[in-house]
Amino acid sequence: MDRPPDNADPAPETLTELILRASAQVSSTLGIRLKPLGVQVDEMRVLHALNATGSAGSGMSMTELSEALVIGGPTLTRMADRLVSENLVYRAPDPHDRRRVRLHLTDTGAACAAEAAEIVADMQQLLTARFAGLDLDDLSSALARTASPLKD
Amino acid sequence: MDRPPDNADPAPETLTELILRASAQVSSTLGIRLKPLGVQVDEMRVLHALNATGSAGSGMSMTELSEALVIGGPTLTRMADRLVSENLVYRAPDPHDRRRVRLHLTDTGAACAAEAAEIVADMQQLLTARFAGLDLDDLSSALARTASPLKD
DNA sequence: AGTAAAATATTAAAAAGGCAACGATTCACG
DNA sequence: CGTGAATCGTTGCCTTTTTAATATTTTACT
Repeated sequence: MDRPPDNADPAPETLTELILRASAQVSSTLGIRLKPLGVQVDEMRVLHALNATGSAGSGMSMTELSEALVIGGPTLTRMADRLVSENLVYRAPDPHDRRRVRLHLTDTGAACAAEAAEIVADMQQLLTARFAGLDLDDLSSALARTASPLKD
Repeated sequence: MDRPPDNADPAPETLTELILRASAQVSSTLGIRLKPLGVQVDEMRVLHALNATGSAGSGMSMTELSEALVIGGPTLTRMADRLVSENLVYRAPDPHDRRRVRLHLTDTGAACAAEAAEIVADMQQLLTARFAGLDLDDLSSALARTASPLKD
């Protein structure tokens, strides 16, 4: 009797809304799982970025981190303050530019990053299941494109 | 001479990182564009959700909004306070459950939602370009799956 | 019916984030 | 060289979010 089917999507959501919603869910779930480690999601992201430069790496400057992770400068400064006070990270002057500060992992920080990586790996499994049917390489590069400045 | 190619991805990023990064970028860009309207991204999401229920709709309860948008309860309460003070939204008691409060759009709020929708539509174009090559329906449903509780 | 448990929304206090402005350094180029 | 503009990181101040606790209403069970 002219009743629309139960599973009709009333209004197909925009990609914007879907991305924001999915991200909030990922962040929330991840936050809960990282809690025992004593780090929050964005802090974990900083540790991961620093870890990715390799143990012999020369760290990353604040601006590099800010752009790579899409986190505001002042926010990053305060986050670095926290991580330093927890001895997960230390600041070192850039030898080539005295304006710059480079962030490095401490051994404790590297250990923490490793533990966090396991939790992220679990999440990866969970996510790949949700994205079953899509080409993960295509998806990844599309997300990476979306992560670069969209316009102003 | 055994030098890796210049464009080799040093460490393939996790989906977690890619989603968080893409979302931050979307949120940042959208925030700038919504600024002239005087609403922030999550506020716009609330207006959009309320608008989607239709002008004859009975609004949405705080819990419904909280779950649908993946926004914390207290955060939503304060956000509603702001939106009420800006006359974009009003609170009404749920006729069937006196614990519940239902949020409704005012006419001003509906107008604001409509303006915001145009900005989101622009973003949609921008995003679909980035996701060229992927099946948008598949992508959308995968993101929607990711947006529902992941575990715990 | 009566009572313990769960659900709903809010509040207060603490933590985190964002904007504007600042000091320091480097760059561009006349 | 020297000077103005741009870059880099930080800080102060205010807004927003989060966490824990609370009051109220409903549900479930005996």
